[in-house]
Amino acid sequence: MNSRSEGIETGARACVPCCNCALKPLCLPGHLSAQEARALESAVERGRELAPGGALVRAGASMDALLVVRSGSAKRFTLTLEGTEQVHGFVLPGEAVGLEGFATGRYGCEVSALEPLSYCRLPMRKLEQLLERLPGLRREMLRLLGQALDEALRLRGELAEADARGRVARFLADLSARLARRGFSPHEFRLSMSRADIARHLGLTLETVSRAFGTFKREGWLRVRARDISVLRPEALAALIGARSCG
Amino acid sequence: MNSRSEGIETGARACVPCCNCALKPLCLPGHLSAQEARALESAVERGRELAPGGALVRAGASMDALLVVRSGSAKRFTLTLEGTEQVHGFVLPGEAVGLEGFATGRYGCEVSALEPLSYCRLPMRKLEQLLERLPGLRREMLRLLGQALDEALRLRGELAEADARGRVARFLADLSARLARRGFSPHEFRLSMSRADIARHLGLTLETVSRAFGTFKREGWLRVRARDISVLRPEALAALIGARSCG
DNA sequence: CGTTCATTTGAGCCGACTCAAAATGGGTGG
DNA sequence: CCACCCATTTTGAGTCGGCTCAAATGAACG
Repeated sequence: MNSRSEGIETGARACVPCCNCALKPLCLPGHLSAQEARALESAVERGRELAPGGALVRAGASMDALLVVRSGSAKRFTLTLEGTEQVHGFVLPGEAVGLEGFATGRYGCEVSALEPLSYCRLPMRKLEQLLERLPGLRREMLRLLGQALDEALRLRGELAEADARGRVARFLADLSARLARRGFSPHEFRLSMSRADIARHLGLTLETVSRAFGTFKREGWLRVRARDISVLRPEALAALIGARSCG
Repeated sequence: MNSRSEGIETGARACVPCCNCALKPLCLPGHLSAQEARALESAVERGRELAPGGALVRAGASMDALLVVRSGSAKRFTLTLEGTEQVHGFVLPGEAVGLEGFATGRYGCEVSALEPLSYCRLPMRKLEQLLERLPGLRREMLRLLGQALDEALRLRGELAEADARGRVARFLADLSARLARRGFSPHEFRLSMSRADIARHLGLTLETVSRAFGTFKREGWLRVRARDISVLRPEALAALIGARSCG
């Protein structure tokens, strides 16, 4: 698997059906029975594409479908009144997008592609029909939302507790783990987002993020060349994170 | 309505049925048809009580029911490895508890009462049965989770952007608005949580929180006597919040 | 090879933290 | 009712991490 890219090389662009999709265990059909997965599959529009910078969803737009990224990566953010971006996180293949839209029926965040991106689309109307007759999908949707909530809480906790290096370490460790789950190398990867994006995500300035990378490099924990990252000592990063919440 | 207490005086202790409950519009039956609400009501165990400090749910415990606070208030938190509390937020009447448990089937946070508290309980088994036949409840559950997610994202963004006073101002404004929605005065209320709890929630120290209160008092925006708060100039607090995310 | 943008590095400053002590308030028992 | 005790909150002084402003370096693309 290509270690320099992040999600582009999954071969998913070629409209693989859900049952053969490499992301299946990470995606909605992951915990469904074969029969339920088939029903879901027939309702999903696959193989949609987007150029870098393109908007997957726009804040305030009506939530007319559930979207899942298939390859590539994206940035979730909202625009503040000052016009700056508040970066909520980054989306990897197999992850759903815009779930906060269930609150009001309108998306709460912008999501835009950081790389050439492909995604699947499940219209809300069909989702509701499927929920009517697929108990597994009902459970899966609750699980998905619960997971998103759990993750958001965890991130919030991290911001409240960790210092700059701790946040960056956690960001890297988290990304590494998520890439690993998708079959990419957890040790060598290329960041698809800028330092500024990382900074806005972590509540830091881009200079501080850069300095944290510099420290990790100097300590021999990381090799950094622009956006290419090699994790040499994951334990060292993990040790820095500390303050892990239990449960 | 008693302005000195926060949720104690709703009269909800007396096991009011959902259809007459003052919290109905804030609670699960809020958007259901009368028929659906009746079906839900028959599955809900009402009028359970808890003493201050008592645990509503424990992190790691199996999520066997959906709980909604009916009167009183609670604190959501996780314990870090160092033994400190990471405070995720505070629960007011009409708010559900432990939704992040849907992720794994086990609760992710501790929730403990800050005051004498009463709550309602909907066993998971019954919830699943109801979801099978109540489309409105399906939508409502997704809405509930979406809302919790949206709120968590918003809070995370705030931590990343705002300084100490901005965070405290936002905390007060948020609490004030939530109390108002429950029929309490948004201008006069008594905090059920300590400065330390607020601080851990906002990623600050208790001294810094206290100083923020001091500043607001000195500016004439607030009257503060221990935990009794009078909001004299809500606009001033709102102005301090700034950086509001749109959407 | 030059332009442009992203990233790194440096110097100085400010806000929030730490440590420490005083004050306030609530609750208890005499 | 008052005196006392305890926990909580407020206030003060000094330090440090991360921010701001600014310049240099490096990478990507035509």
